[in-house]
Amino acid sequence: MVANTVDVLNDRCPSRQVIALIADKWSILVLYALSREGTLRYGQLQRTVRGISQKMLTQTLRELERNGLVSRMVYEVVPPQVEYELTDLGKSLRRVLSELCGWAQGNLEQVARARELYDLEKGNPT
Amino acid sequence: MVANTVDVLNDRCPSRQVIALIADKWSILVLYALSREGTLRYGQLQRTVRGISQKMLTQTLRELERNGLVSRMVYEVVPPQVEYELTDLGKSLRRVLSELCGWAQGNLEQVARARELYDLEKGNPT
DNA sequence: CTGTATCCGACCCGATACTG
DNA sequence: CAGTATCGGGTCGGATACAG
Repeated sequence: MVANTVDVLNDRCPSRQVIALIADKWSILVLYALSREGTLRYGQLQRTVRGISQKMLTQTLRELERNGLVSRMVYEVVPPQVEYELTDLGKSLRRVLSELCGWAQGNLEQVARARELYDLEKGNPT
Repeated sequence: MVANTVDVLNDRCPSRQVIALIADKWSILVLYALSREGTLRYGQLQRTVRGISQKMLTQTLRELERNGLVSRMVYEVVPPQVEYELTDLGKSLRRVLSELCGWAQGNLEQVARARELYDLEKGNPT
């Protein structure tokens, strides 16, 4: 059989779209927040993911919901209440998420030092 | 002691910059390619990461080099030869990289199905 | 409270042409 | 071969105003 190889390095492979979905700053932070905190309301999410604008939060949540990573539950009350949480599919990403964010937190100093060194050498050498 | 908490969800934490560096489609694919293939020349990289433009490849490599994830070795020959590979810091990302890309490859169908369903329900319901 | 709609500047990114 | 320089359309993303 002619197995059409699944590979993110192949630009015709659908997995590329999945990478594009996850390989996004706001997506990762929103997923990570839901991964850590469990169920969160819209306002809680905005306060948890510091610095995200209303527009980007809504846009990111819609895209994650559309791709099956996040579920959205609307409670018909007043004032409106909407809860977001990871779907089972989204939960299967937890491991990756915590490792990725953990790496970022654990290596921020190494990265900062490398950047300073690079900028010092290649920056304007007056 | 007043430990200034390291947290990617805090927009004032430097780890945010690290997330922004990695949480990028091309960065992840270039890092993954180097992670899988080891040392690669510029042209090899461009053929490996299918669909990346010259501009984005160069730009991505510079940024990764600047932040200490990738090393660049120039051989003074003609025609020019430049080799890229992961630094030790970059290699410590391999685990995350392979898990992330593996997830994308392993769940592309689930994601595709979720998206089709969503678009069917919320799309234009003629 | 949880959104949607619009404006608009900034930046991304591919295409193309050119260089050592 | 391995880039750099430039152009220009497209998209991102914040700010603001408004709605159910």
